[in-house]
Amino acid sequence: MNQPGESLRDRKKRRTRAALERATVRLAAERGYDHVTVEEIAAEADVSVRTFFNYFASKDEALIGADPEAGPRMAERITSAADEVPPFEAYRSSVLAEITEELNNARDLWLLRKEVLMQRPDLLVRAFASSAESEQLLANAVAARAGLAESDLYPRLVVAAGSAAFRCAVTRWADDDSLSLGVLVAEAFDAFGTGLAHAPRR
Amino acid sequence: MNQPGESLRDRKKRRTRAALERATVRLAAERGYDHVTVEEIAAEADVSVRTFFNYFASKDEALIGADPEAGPRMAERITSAADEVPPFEAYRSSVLAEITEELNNARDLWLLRKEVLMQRPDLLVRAFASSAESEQLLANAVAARAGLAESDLYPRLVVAAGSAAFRCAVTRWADDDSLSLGVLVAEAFDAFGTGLAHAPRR
DNA sequence: GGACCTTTTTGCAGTCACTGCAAGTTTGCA
DNA sequence: TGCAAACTTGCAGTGACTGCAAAAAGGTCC
Repeated sequence: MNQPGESLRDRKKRRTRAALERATVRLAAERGYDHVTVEEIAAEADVSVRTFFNYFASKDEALIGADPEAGPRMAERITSAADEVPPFEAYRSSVLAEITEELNNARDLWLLRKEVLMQRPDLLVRAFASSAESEQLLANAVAARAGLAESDLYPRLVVAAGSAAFRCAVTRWADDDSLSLGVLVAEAFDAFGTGLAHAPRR
Repeated sequence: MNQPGESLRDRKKRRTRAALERATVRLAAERGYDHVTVEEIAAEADVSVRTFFNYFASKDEALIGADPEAGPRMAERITSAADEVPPFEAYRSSVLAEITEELNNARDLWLLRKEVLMQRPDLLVRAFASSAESEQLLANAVAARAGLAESDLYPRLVVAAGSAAFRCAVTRWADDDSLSLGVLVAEAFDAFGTGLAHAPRR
């Protein structure tokens, strides 16, 4: 008896994951990332500590709430873009799509994360460590589209630029949120696209 | 009675640090990063575990052997470059100088690190987390040179591009070391300089 | 060489993230 | 209802990392 979309089990899992993510972000914003133990987070979300680690490989991961399906989803978008779209543009728009969707669904969480990341910018860098695997996936998709070998430097650079764009946009946004995060990410992407050799004039 | 350069104490410290770094890299290459405990590393270097943590904030840091003075040194090089050098170029050459020097002094260590990083690419990403502080320093130097506010996006992007260039070059080099690491880093920098919008043809 | 101060090393006790394993519980399905 | 697969949980254990206070050097002055 299975709705094509979601079984009871699936719904419960999604809710538990979301609860853990929320609890992590909320508590970390409230009293500082390392004054919160996984034990407290689990209690807040009403599950055991062991269950926390069934959902997230680390406390860091829970703070960022990296969606395990985001990687594959973006890779899919890249490979299925229209033929005439150049590889960088395909990558760029697949990342932007993912991010705007994320921001629409969880803007409140990002506002809290901002508080945490302002205190501990290194956490944002660490967050990307866990996505090293997805990066490989995306790089391969970009390589295929560009007609380059998977070992080529270019696809790696494109993907790394994406991480960097997001990372810089977030830190900039944490400093001063007069511009929306989405806009900042787009701007960062453009800069990587056209090259950093010439500094902008303001 | 102090040679202007180095006292006995200073020499001992440098030697201990180097021994810990070497021990970490050697053992990790030999039997896998997480089959080596800090206890074993400390024993190999003939110091106590507590002393290990007086030198390095984490096992990760010891593996990469991040020089705490590298950040300031590069920042200094950036600000003291000739006036007509554009900011990106100043940054680029200060990073390349640092890297080539490092590679000349410790080529053997990098060959061992390669082994470790091939198994665990995420360690390279994590390594940059600890340098979040230096990044700020460098970004400010670039901002000053570009005549931009410290809050501007551009300097952050330049610095992040540097990390990304290094990171991609290392992973590429680990896959296939027919090109030297120094050359790969330079190539990656160039790509960021001229922009990623157009994929290269090979 | 010895007294005295500063820096470094060390041991120890403690916290906490994270893991494997072996039940126990819940859900999906016939 | 009954069985199998998927989840949750507790438990015991490992190992990274920290603060503290005492021991060991190193540096300096006489």
